[in-house]
Amino acid sequence: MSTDRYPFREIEAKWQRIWEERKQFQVTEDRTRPKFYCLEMFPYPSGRIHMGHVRNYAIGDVLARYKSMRGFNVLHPMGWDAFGLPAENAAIEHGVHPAIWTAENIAYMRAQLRQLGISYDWSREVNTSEPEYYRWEQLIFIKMLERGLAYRRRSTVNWCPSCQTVLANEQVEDGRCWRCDSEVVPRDIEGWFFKITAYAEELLAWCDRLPGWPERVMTMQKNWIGRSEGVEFDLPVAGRPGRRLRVFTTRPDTVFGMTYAVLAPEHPMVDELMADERERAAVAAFRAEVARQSEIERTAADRPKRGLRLSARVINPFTGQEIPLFIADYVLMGYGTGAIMAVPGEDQRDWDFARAHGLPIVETVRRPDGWTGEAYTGDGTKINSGFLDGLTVAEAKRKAIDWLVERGLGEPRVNYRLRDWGISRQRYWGAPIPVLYCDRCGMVPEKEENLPVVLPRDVQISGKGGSPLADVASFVNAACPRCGGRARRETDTMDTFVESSWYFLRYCSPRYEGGMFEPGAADYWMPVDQYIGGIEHAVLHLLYARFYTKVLRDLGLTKVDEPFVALLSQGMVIKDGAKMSKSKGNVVDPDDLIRTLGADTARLFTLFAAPPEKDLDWNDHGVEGCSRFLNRIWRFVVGHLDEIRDPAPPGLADRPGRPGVWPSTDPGRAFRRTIHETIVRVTEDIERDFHFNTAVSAIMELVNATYAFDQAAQDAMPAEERRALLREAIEIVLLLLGPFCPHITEELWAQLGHRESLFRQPWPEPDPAALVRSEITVVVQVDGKVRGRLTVDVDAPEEEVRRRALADRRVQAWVSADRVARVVVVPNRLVNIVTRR
RNA sequence: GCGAGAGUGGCGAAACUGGCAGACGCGCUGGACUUAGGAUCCAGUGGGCCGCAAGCCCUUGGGGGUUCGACUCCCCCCUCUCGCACCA
Repeated sequence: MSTDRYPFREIEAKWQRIWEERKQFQVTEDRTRPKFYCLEMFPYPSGRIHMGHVRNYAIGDVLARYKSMRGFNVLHPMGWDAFGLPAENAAIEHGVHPAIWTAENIAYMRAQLRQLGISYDWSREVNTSEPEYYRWEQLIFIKMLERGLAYRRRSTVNWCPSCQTVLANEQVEDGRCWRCDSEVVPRDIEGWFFKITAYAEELLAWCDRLPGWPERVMTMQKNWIGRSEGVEFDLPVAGRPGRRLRVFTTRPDTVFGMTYAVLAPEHPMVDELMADERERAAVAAFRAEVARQSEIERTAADRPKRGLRLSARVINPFTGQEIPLFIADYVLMGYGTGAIMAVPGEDQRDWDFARAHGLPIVETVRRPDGWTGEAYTGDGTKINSGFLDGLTVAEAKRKAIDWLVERGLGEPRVNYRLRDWGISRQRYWGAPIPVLYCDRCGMVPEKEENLPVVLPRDVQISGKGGSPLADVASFVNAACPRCGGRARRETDTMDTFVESSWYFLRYCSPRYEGGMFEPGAADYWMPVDQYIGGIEHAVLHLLYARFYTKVLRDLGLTKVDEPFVALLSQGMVIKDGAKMSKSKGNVVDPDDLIRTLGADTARLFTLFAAPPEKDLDWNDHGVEGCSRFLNRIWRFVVGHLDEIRDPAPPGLADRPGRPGVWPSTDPGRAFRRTIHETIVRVTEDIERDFHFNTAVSAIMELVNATYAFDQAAQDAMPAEERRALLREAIEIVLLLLGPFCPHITEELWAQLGHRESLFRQPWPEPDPAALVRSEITVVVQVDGKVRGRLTVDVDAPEEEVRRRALADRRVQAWVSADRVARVVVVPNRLVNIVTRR
């Protein structure tokens, strides 16, 4: 460990205090300035922040401070996604109430974020577990209920035995719980759903209208929504007039290849088709066998497809032929109609099943490469397909659909993979669902004037089965809002993803009591201009927030169609090749880092080591290097204060970046060009791709150049010129580095004699005069290999550059005049002499 | 299997629309200042031939191609990461 560090501890504490006293980052709607809403995903108050948070918030803070210096009115809020399971688990393990545990964690983490010096408007802090917050989502729930966007039904859900609660499809990863990694089991249960499927089409359509989102995330969302276009039609059951089996297919062109049909084992029609008790028993056994498989076994890669042939047969309406009917585990009740026509020739799953059960395979698309050992799913000419023969796949699809529609046998249909969002959780620490069940009236929503339905404080949390709220008599027993009779409150709480689906709107007017948010404030600030967070929310949170925003729009509450204009998906922080985790023992604690090297160093490293969207490889030596760099700036400025402190040397302009002294010497002009080129580079790096790593390296280069200039300039120019340029260089370094390392730069800015905060300064503009070059180095290649360099006037005539290149001594060693085939001149860049070989 | 992204020194990484590959930082080597240096400053640092230097050759996962010129564009292959995973 090095000694001799700049006093980061004092200056970081000092400026955090001053910024807070000045309320420097508090903002209000100001219609005279363009707004910029910069948002990082708010954290769950788990206890302490980790390096991923540091990175996330450092990235956001660079942008917020930069945009502010650029003249934007920047909203940069922070809050807490405070409901959730860990609080309840802490209650079970340590007997501490979730509310207390959460409040303590928030207090600690808030202090940590303050120590990082992030420019939040803390006056807008939001805590989703407070009734003032969740009451509005209860109100919206009731409005969604009125519109059929919230509904209750019994269904087979994903049940996490460890969390003792239901999970949405989006919360199941690889058959396991997204939070605790336990294996998820199916369970039949009554619960509340949000009708996200009603917005499937719009959510999908907007995926192509959000250019500020990463392609990757949009692809994941599109796949998740999973639109597929096809046709639904009936297969008559043989020998049972009037009985029909409805199937869905995206390949109506292949109907002539249908050699059997399959029902999902749970399909309700199966029971009606039983011939006798023997078959009934066989079906029951098959169903039991399927049910015994876990989700994981069921989705394993090359699992054989199992099925049972039924005695009933169905008729292919196109051919009039009877074909066998099966139940099989590879057909899912939850998609389409839960029944399919099987076309083994053009579908690999059907192919596998047909092979295993000795069923015929018909080729209905001519295969370009002949009969391979698998299904063919490509395009081609229809064969063996009656009136479709000779058509392309697309033409045949259309014609087959027309044929079905004309006869009233089926109709076109779009299906989505997306399912409605199950929001009921059998947990305590969440927002109560504001409905009651009355003995007389049935399900009744709570009256709006009775909101919020406050989560009771006095609850026994055992972690054993069912909703803890069910045991709280004072909560459960209530009067029916409609008839005043005896009623029981809903004891499930809402999925915590509901709270995070609108918190960005609440930030616009966090203390507003007249509604979810104040319309004027939301109209001013929304949408979020830049959202920043981890890729793990690519589908979950980001899809829910998009959906919820559209619901609020349709309720007339907001005007925006989409909540987030642009999204930056930041990479993970890894160390020794693995994600930081306690179990791997590779965790770097932000507290330790802040204590030993300071917040500015911690921030700088997370910004410098990799571009934001890539994973960041933690390296203790690299952190040291960042600390060294800041020390280097500190030493230089403090060491030169006598020369460059205010009052400014005569002739120096007040505004940084404005020419004060015109350098009279070549080294002076060259250095000034370096200064202003750095402004250009840093600005472009921030604007273009948030490539903060290269922005930082450009600033490092300027600091290195300043050190070199300081030495070289001792005797090379008038002292005034040297001092003026040093002052200009340092001011530019501080201004450019400010958003990255706000404390040290603010302190040195003040030490230079400035009264006003660095973060009230405009972002420096490059001086065009300083950027002018008279000469430029041009590379000379022979046959594409660099053989020399030439210093020429900028925009020198091509002919002259060509002549001088050919005349170059080194070049001549490689080429004689008679062998030159061609000379390529790229102005101000290079000359390539191509020889006859 | 399908979809998306990536492969560059000892390491993290640069290289905008094809135009000096390896900026910046780490690490390493040498020097200066020092009682000392794990502080600081200065210099060097892709590999090879070579005592040094000049100079030359090679080098962006592999193989082909387009081009005066390819990390960048096209085709084939390999490896890795992430997402989806029987969605009909």
